Amino acid sequence: MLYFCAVMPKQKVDEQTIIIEALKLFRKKSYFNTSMSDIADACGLQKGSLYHYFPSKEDLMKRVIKTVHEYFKNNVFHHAYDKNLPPHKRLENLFRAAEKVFLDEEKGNLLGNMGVETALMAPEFNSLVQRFFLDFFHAIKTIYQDKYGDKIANELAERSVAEIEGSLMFSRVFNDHSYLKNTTKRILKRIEEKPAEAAGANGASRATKAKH
Amino acid sequence: MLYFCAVMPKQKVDEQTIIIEALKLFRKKSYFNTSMSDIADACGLQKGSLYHYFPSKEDLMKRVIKTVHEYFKNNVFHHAYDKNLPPHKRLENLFRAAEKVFLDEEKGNLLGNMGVETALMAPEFNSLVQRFFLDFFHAIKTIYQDKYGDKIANELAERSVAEIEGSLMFSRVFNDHSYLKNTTKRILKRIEEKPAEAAGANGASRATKAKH
DNA sequence: CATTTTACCAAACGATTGGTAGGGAAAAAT
DNA sequence: ATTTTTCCCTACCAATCGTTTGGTAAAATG
Repeated sequence: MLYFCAVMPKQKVDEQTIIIEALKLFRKKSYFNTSMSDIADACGLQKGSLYHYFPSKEDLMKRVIKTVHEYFKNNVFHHAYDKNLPPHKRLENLFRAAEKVFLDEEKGNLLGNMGVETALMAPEFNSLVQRFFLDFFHAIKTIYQDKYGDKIANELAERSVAEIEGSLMFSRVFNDHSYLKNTTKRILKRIEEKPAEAAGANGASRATKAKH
Repeated sequence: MLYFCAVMPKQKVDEQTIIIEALKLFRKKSYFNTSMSDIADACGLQKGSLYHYFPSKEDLMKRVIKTVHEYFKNNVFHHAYDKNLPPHKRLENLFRAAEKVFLDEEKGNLLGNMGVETALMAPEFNSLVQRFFLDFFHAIKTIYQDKYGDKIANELAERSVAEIEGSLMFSRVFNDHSYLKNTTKRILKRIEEKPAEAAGANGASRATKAKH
């Protein structure tokens, strides 16, 4: 990167910029296939300079995950807790926001990928990934609880999030957004149409509880 | 590895053994985080010796994917085409076989992981992953077609596979098999209970077609 | 028997990895 | 005006990566 002005700016990038650039790369190429050089290049820095902001690659990744989690809390999950709106409207708003993030090339579905990629192989990230999905569950469950009992709401939440994550994978694999979009549309229809009846409450349901 | 007999056997391992050992490692640690040394160690070989069997790591991975795909065809998907049994029985058999493979530490859900991990970052594997899921879709769709029309069968198939893959991810992330087991149980109940009515056929449904 | 092929090992290849050290220049603080 | 801190560079480290090499003992071939 060249600067033609007489004085170089002191600070070329800030912490947030590095996190965002790292996020983009981690999403696109996965954690293990992204090098610190790659991230530095994307920021217009030298690799060594990254260590001024982050003590290690692992630490950077944790910051990235937390940033995404926080983003989802503030821009997606929060729709679930807007008590002024009816359940189906809250779900619709949440899905609309989720789609925007999930199908966005920039932000993308880092956590979904991480969930699979790092579940067993990189236990240092596992608890962060768990926390994200527990928040996801809780948000959807809260919406369903307005219409159904606690148990059914819990089941429906797990099921809905599973459907979303699965179809999101297909959207990626087949490079076709309609998988996710059809899924959210279907889930929305479910809550709009069915007033009382819900998923067959199979006896073996257990509460979604953190184990970590 | 030590041999106490007087003569060392000529061949320590065969191609299939290497593929299985590689599969176990790829599943456990992902493709990029598994080195040729790791695989060689698991086989009791030197890493250079692997190149006697496979021209490259990428090629080995492709063989692994094809092996898993073939295994699913012969041991899981084939239940869908057993025309002597009623639909719900075929689905039950298929799920039972799938659970055994998915939740088995040895074989595991390589393709599900690969689907996410390599969708964009490792395009060399993408078409293989696509083919696997198209076969998965087709198997489930064939079962539903016995009860529902083509369009609804297609929708239900995509939805079921998405639910399975999503809950499978949760089973991994939370180290809890019940996510997947509850999902298969729920899907089975769906086909047993509902004779005619099915998913709300939202107009925007498109056929599952290969794009690659 | 001689010869070739198979199945492996030990060692090394260049490239790349995450990470460190030291220095310099600009900005901020004193 | 001087010192300190912030920010980023170049250069380097040991380790590891996927891959290639030269070679060898055993088996297969003729």
